[in-house]
Amino acid sequence: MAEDWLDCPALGPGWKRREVYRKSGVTCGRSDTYYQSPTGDRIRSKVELTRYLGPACDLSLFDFKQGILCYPTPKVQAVAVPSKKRKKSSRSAKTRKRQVAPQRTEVRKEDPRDETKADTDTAPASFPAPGCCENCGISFSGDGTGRQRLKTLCKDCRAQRIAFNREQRMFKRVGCGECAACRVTEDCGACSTCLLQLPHDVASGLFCKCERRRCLRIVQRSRGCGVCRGCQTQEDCGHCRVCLRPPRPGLRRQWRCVQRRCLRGKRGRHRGGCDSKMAARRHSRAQPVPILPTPQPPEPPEPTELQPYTNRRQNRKCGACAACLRRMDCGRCDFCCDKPKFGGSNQKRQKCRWRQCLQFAMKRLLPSVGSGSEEGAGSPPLHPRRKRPGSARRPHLAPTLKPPLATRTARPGRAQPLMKQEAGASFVLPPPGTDLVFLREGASSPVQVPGPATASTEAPLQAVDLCLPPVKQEPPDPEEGKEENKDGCVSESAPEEEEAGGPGTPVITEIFSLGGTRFRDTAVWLPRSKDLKKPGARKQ
DNA sequence: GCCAACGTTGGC
DNA sequence: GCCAACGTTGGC
Repeated sequence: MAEDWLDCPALGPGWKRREVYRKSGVTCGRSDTYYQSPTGDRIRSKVELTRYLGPACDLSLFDFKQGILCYPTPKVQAVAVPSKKRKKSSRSAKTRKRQVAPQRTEVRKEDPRDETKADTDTAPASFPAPGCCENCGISFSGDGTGRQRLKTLCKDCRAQRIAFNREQRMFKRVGCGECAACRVTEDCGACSTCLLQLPHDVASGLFCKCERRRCLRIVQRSRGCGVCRGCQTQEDCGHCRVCLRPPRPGLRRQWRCVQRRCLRGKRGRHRGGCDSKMAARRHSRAQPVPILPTPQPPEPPEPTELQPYTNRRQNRKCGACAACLRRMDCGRCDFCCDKPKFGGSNQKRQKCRWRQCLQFAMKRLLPSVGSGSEEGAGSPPLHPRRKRPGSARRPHLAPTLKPPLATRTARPGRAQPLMKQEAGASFVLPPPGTDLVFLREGASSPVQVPGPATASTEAPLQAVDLCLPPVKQEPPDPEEGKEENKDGCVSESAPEEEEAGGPGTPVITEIFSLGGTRFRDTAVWLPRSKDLKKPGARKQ
C-alpha cells in the first residue's frame, strides 16, 4: 500500500498522492485520487484539500486529479507549500485546520509542543520517541502508512506483527493442523459449544469449534508473549498516559503501563481457547457439565438477505422501518459528529445511528428473524438507493451476519424468542420528530416497533419516546464488569476507551448499529427503561 | 469478540 | 467531483 504513494511536490514536501483504480463494481476502472498530508491525513477530494489547507490557500490552479499545478505560479507555491512546511513548526496551520474540523482529535506527532510538554491528554503517549519503533526501538522514518497503531512500529516489526496476527486468525479459523487439538477429528459432545449446538462455521472464520478441537497455537491475550519488549519491561515507565493518569474515584480498573503492554499477543493460552470469554466458559465448565434439558435446537440459519447492491456491497436498508424512512441525519450521534458536514474528521464513515436500518440490525442480531415475511427482508427495498440488477449474493456472509451472533449475544430464552415472534410485521412509523422504541414488559431487550395491530392489541407494549436529542443518560461504564471484573486482570485497554460511545449516542441505535453486537448493553439500560414506567425506581 | 480506522465503491 | 457509507482489517 505504501508503495502506491508517490510524492506530490506540487503541494510541498511530505505530501503524497495516490491514484487508485476501482477493481470491481459498476464503476470498475474509474480512478480515485487520494492525497496524504505530511502529517498523515488523508484527503479524498479537492473540497477536503481546500478545507484542510484552509481558506488562505488558493487551489484554483491545482489539478487535483493530476496532482499538478496548471500554472506553477509562485502564488500557490507561496501559499500551499510553505504553509504545509510550516505546519510542523507553526501553530497557525494547525489552528486553521482545527477551525475546519473542530472535532478532529487526532494529534500529530510533529507538533513541537509535543516535545516540550508532556501532553499526555492528547498525545498518544504509547508512542516512543518520535521516529523510534515501539518494539525494537530503532529509529525509522515513517513510510506513509495510515494506520495509527502501526505507525509506532518500524517496517520490520510491523510486518512481523501483521504476519503474527494473520497467523493467529488462521489458527482460529482452521487451526494449525499439527497440534493435538487440530488432530482431533470428532467433537467432544460435552463442551459448551457442542451442547449449545453452535454452528461449526469454520469456513467463515467463526470460532465455534468444539472446545477440545481449538488449535493450541492460538495465543491468549491476557498473558502476553513474554518475549517482546513490552513483556520484558518490569517497571512502569512513570510518564505514559496511564502512569500519569490520576486515579479516579470509583474506577476499579487498573491499566497496564503503556510501555509494558505486550507487543505481540499473548502467550500461554489456556487449553482450547483464544479469548477471555471462552476461558470463562471453560472455567465454568470445570465442574461436570450438567445435561441440559434438551436445548432448543437453534433454528437452521435461514439466508439472511436484504437486497444486495453488488457482489461486494449489501443493501443495508429495508426501506420500510422508521430508521430507513428517516431522511435527515440527527447531527448529534457519534457517526454524525464524525461526518465532515458536521465538522467531523470522517474517520468512522458510518451512517447516522438513527438512520441505520432496524430490520437489518435485527437480521444481524437474529438472523432467523422475520426472514421472508417482512418486506425488506426478502423483498426488494422500497427505496433502493443502490440497486444492482442481477447482482449476486456474496460468496459468504459478512462476519456480522453470521448465525452464531444470535446465539452468542441474545439472552437465551428471552429476547430471542420474543424478537423472533414479533419481527415480521411492518413497523409503525413514529410521529414526526420522534423516534419510538417499543418495549415489551419483561423483555430483556428493546423490541422493534411491530405492526400496528400488534402494537395496539398486544398489550402490554410500552412506548418510550426518545425524542431527539436522544442522549444516552449517563451510561454505566460498559468497560466495567466487561473486562476488569471478569478475572481481575489488569486490562491493557487504553483509558480513553472508557469514554467510547460517549454521550449523545442514541440508545437504541447504539445497540443495533455497527455490527449490532452490543446486546450486552441492553442489560445495562433495560432496567432504566423499566425505571421509566416506575418513577422513583432506583436507577441502576 | 468487539471496535476503530480506513480502503473502497455506489450514486448523486 | 464529491459525498455517503459499506466492508475489511488491525488492535485491544
